[in-house]
Amino acid sequence: MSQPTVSRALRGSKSVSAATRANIERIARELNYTVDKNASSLRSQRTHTLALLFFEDPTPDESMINPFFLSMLGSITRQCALRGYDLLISFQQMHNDWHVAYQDSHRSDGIILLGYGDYQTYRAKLEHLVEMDTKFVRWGSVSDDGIGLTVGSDNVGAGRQAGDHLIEIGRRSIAFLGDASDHAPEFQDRYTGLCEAMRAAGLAPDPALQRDAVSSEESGYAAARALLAAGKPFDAIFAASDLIAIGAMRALGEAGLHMPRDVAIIGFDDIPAAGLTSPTLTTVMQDMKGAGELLVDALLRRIDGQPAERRVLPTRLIERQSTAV
Amino acid sequence: MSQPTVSRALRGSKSVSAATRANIERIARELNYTVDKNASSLRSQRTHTLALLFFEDPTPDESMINPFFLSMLGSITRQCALRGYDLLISFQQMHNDWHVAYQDSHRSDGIILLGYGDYQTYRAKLEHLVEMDTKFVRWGSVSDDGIGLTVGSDNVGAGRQAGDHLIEIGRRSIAFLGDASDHAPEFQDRYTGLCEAMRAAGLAPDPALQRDAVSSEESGYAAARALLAAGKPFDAIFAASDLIAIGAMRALGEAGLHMPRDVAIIGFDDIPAAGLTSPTLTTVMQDMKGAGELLVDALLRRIDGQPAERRVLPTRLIERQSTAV
DNA sequence: CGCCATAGGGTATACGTATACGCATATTAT
DNA sequence: ATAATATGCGTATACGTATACCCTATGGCG
Repeated sequence: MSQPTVSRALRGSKSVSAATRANIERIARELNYTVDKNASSLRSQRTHTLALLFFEDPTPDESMINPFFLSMLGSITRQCALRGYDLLISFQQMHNDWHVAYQDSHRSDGIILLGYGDYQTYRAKLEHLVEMDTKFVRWGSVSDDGIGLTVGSDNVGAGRQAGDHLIEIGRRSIAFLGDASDHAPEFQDRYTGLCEAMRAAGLAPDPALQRDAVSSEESGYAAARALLAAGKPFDAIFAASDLIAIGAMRALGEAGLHMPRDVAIIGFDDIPAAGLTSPTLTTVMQDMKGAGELLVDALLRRIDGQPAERRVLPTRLIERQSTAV
Repeated sequence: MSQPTVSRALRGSKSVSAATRANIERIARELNYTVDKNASSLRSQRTHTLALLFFEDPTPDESMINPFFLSMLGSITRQCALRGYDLLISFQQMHNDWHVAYQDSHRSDGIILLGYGDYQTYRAKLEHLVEMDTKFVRWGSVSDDGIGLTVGSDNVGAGRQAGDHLIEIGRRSIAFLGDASDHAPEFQDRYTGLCEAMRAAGLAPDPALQRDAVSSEESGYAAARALLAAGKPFDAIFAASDLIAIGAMRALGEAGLHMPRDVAIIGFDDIPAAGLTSPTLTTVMQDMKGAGELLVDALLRRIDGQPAERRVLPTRLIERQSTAV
């Protein structure tokens, strides 16, 4: 029973007899022996590890993490475990050199990128990754920018869903809170979907009813206040995230407006808090479980040299009191 | 410039001259060269990686993760980064053999254990870890059970804080929702603190006003219903977690009770949703940021063979409407 | 009965780094 | 001035595995 035979047996090579393998496995168990991951990776140049890089624009409290992405973590780790991969995790601020750190040092076979943040500033880094032939997937807008492999929700469809629902309950003047520029492609897509729904119903989207906001309660509050101050009437709000929606609800409440009577409101993400606001918040739920699975699956296909295309996940409208007329 | 010199230079050894080091670093940058982590770990037997093992009792939806621990993730990853360590992550169900998987295969230098769950069932595994001389820290009750190194909130003190506050606003019959058995040492500690506060104020804790509950809204709802059904009067509730508290609030609301007039209520954890309930929920906040830092710090000390003792973190009472008389 | 294919497993080696050791040259003590 | 030390770096080797290659039995086939 030489060392290579043990190596072959434990990795399930077919060139070792069943009897020998059983024997080796028994002895390994007795000795509490496990294969040294470092030696194995060094020799085979495969780490069986994926790196999860989480980046955001710097926040005041640097230890805060967007809860939306955290909720994806469960299915990602689970999927990694099922596929026999470890997960290396790192929460980076955008300015770091995450784009070289992981692949070159042979820590991982591929990278999963999660994060909102200014899309333009990290586009160059993505291109660098492509150049180095680093395997990666990212979560984000699925509209084709040609860089790498993307998995994301059908944001345009989701925007249409939200718009259709608001129109269905009789709303005509629908405001949108969220950055609609190409700095935030996902928010932009949601706005696009809303506009499509409105046009399909014969309504004209009013640019004056769109206000930029990043995904935070404060930003949503500020955006809603600005919208109210502008004086332009509206009877519904589609917020690009639940946090924005919650901030907006606070502003509307302070302004003495009743929801949903005066203003119906829809959020995005279905964070746990959405069921606890008053009124409870109608929102668009993303398939986080499927997201993790598709991300890992797409990345592993890419690592194995199999064809892997963009994947789009459907969303689901969760109707609650904030649109219950 | 031999290979060992490069190795020495890049790791900051003092036995290489400043000029040579600068030169080597420049060339490394030009060539996009980084040290191979696997080879380095293999040779030095140090991975510079910590493993985060997250375990829970199996839940219906296996991809769900306790948001409380997720919020610790930020400061843990950050602290790891600051100390030059990678973080390997794994969410395990209790029944797996996590207690052997990581250390033996040389994936990490040490383990951080997070998780609620039945304490008794994993006690044996902890002892196994100690036997194997595996370096680990865990988050939990700091009451001394002698197994390994623990970092945790001052749960007894927190219970006293909550009790004192409720007594201060004139409550005399304080119920406790949360498992008070030694299956959940942290909840037990919180109950102990509450009882201490009551006794200090000349009140006698009534065992009939304690109801078991695990940390979920459903469980809190059920516990509060049971409490109401028992008919024993009470004017305050201290819930062992915010989720329990939120469930209890739903039960109280359905019973037509007004909070805080009829029943004041305090939760635990200060999850984001606590500020969104109506009434907003008074709660005990744990120092999650400090927690991550202390966990990592304690583990690294242990790995380096330095003395490392148990660490206790203070908590802070966040007063909101649910106790505002 | 001789031939070849095949299964099963051993031998030798390479992966890229860290470290013990040795050897110059430079520096200080005597 | 000579011996004693320190500094800076090269040589040789080991970490534990995976893989290319080789060798031995065994069985099938003519």
